[in-house]
Amino acid sequence: MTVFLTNSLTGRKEEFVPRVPGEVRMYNCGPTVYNYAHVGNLRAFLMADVLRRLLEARGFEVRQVMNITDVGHMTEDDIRDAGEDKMAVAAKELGKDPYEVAKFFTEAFFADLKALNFQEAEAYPRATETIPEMIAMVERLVSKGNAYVVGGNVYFDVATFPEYGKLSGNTVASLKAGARLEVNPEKRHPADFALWKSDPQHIMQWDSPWGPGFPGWHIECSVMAQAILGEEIDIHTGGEDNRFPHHECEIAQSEAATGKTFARYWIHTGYLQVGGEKMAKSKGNFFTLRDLMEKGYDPRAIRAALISVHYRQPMNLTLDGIDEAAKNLERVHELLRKTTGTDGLPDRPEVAEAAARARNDFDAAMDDDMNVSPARAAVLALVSELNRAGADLSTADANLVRGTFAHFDGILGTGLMDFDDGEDLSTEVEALIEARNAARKAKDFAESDRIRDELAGRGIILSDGAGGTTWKRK
RNA sequence: GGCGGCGUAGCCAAGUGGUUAGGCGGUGGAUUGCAAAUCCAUGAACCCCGGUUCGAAUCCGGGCGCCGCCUCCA
Repeated sequence: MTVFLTNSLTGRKEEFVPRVPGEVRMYNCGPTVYNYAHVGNLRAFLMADVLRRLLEARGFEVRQVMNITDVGHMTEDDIRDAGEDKMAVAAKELGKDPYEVAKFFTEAFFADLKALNFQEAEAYPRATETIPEMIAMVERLVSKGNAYVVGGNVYFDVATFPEYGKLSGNTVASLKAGARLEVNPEKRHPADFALWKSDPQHIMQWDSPWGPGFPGWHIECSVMAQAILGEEIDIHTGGEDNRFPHHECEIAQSEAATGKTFARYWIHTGYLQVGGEKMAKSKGNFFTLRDLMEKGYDPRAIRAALISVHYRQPMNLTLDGIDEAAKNLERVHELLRKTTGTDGLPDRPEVAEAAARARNDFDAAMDDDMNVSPARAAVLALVSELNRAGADLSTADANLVRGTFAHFDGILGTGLMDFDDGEDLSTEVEALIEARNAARKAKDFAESDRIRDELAGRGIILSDGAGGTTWKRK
């Protein structure tokens, strides 16, 4: 099976072939930890998680690295205004130093990853722990003539890298035509970008050959990726807003420094809107994972909703969308609860056929640039077919069915197998169910409904089926 | 102004030249003490205008609308 991915570098869907056979080196542009990650951030990270799961399911060994940006960044505007960056603002608001702020939000981020059932990456490098390597790379660029020093600042000279623009289409010429770049008299060209900056007002400072300062905002990713994965990586991911200038600049500085192709596949996730609008705190549609969980949404459903739209498409997340995902998840759980299998029943060829067909359809869709929509349709088609087939499956067929859903879940990670099979019912609840069934037999429906409501209040949902009363936790 | 993306039924969302994907919701039915779950049935569609074609949601041209990036941002 071959995985095809849409490569932003070429704009085409391409067969994925890692440089080293069987081994994938993947770098994900991670969060800036001056605040909680919001659902838009998480969508992009989820794309990377699904990709990693897919590649592993296809037999690749995946070396995944996600950076943690714990250096606040300063823009040129900030320099003019007051020289204050977001990390500094957050630090001031919380009355803490920036390292404590970063630590706090890094931990919150890891909690989010856990709640959303992320696979753990090989490494989560911190920008603040990679400063010497960054300085070394800047020195290398200066000595090769790709960067120049002005005062305490170092800039990358885009004129020395003719391929600038190959990722975003923003070539030096088209940027000039656009004529919206600010003119900084220190720079030789407006598109030149900072590799190292000095600013006495910046809270985080390190010594360097050019005096005290801090790294430019593109250099971190190049350095952290190369420090762990080497100079040539296979896949680099991020949100589409990172495509330019961030990733364009990463390519320029990395390839100018090494003379090698930095990353061969660039994968970008589309922008997430909420309720049809850009997320903004002022609009009240700015959601973090914990906001949604506090509203009672199941993180598995949130994950399912966030990956339900093709990753390259813009996506509009709605609360209805999460409800829909929750409902579909529940359909799978409902089916699997009754798919227990009975010894002695004959195997049914149509069950094996349905499972095989669903698996093929699912895999084909996911291999096609992670096309989740048909993949999800394959999952739900299998649910429908099995519901139609009835519950009297042989033990072997039941195991086959469960194995098929486990395969889906291994790639989607939405908790398909994470259902309550009703084994640990307390004797008290059991007694109430018995009492209710007695009342039903006596046609005392007022009493039976009272008991059902009482259990519902404790989060236990009863269902009366042909084979007796079953229950599940809400 | 430059670079890029999107417009499919009440909602979400595949498809991308000819055979009504799928889901959520709605409606009718089966089942049920009533529900739930499940099954069966069912309506509704391709932003607009031209063009190519036997045939276009799908290709081409022109509009309109929405969104992202060009300042940190997934």
